Amino acid sequence: MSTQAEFLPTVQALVQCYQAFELDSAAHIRALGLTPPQFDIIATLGNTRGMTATVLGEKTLITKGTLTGVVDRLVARGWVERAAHDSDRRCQIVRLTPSGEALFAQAFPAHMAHLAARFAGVSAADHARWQATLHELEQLFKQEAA
Amino acid sequence: MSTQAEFLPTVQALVQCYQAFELDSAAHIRALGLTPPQFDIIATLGNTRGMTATVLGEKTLITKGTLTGVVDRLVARGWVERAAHDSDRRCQIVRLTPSGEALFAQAFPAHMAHLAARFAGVSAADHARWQATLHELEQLFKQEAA
DNA sequence: CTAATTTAGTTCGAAGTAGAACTAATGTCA
DNA sequence: TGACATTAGTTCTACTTCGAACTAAATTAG
Repeated sequence: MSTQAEFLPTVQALVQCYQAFELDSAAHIRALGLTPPQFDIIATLGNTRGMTATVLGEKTLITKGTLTGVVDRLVARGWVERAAHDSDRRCQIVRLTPSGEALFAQAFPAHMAHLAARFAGVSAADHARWQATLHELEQLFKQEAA
Repeated sequence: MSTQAEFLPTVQALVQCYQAFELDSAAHIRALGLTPPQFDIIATLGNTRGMTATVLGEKTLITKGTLTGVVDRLVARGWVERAAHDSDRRCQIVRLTPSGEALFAQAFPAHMAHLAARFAGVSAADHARWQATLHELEQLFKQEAA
């Protein structure tokens, strides 16, 4: 290691940036009556005919143990239902109920509008630069362990 | 709102980047026998003579309700202790015990080395660029609500 | 076709999380 | 001084989280 951890400010900047986003986004989602993972699932299931729990977990980055509980609560609220898979009896299709579709139609645009306000006036070039930077940084953490 | 949410890829890139970091970092911290918030607190208290719970919460971005429980568990393991404040009886000073100091002296450099390996070969210019970008992005989420 | 392996989901335990309500101590100000 | 507001921490509830152990249903191998 060279002098003093010069990577620390970078790590701190990443954590602070993410937490600022999360704080802002989560507060708005809670105001809609949902938790962030619940919104994530509603948003992922919206405009689809449902998907298996495994696929849903991959898309939302929620591990399967956690997913069971989150989906349970969405089912209890009547927004989501579990259906049998045609050919594989291990699988379940998770999908929105009509009530869930209605929630999606209301909450998803509302949250998009909230985020859009944060990005008002940002140029496409800025977006491209930010995305490139973030992908670059992301790769560092996906290296093989020594 | 213009065409189609052009900010979504930016948000996704941020979330994915942070999650990649968190996954990598948390796995290493757990291998040291700590949870991420526990490590955060040990690292924050290291090389200090302790601080009030409020300050500790501000530095670690852990809310006070959560902090009580995390500190409880660190106290139970003998790494941290609560001491009375000199002049304000509402406050408590949270600080490392000798056992906690020993843990800090071992775990903190170990985790720094883990992170340093991820950033091996990164130039100072890259760090500067990343930090600037992240701070720029962070500001977007700290705007006043309309 | 059985035996071993893999895959899908659930269950369990320990922990962290936010937010709200609460207690105790301190500060303000009229 | 006494009412009011603020601040520090704890407690409570509901929820999320991971990882590991577990059950059931495919799939693969021999």
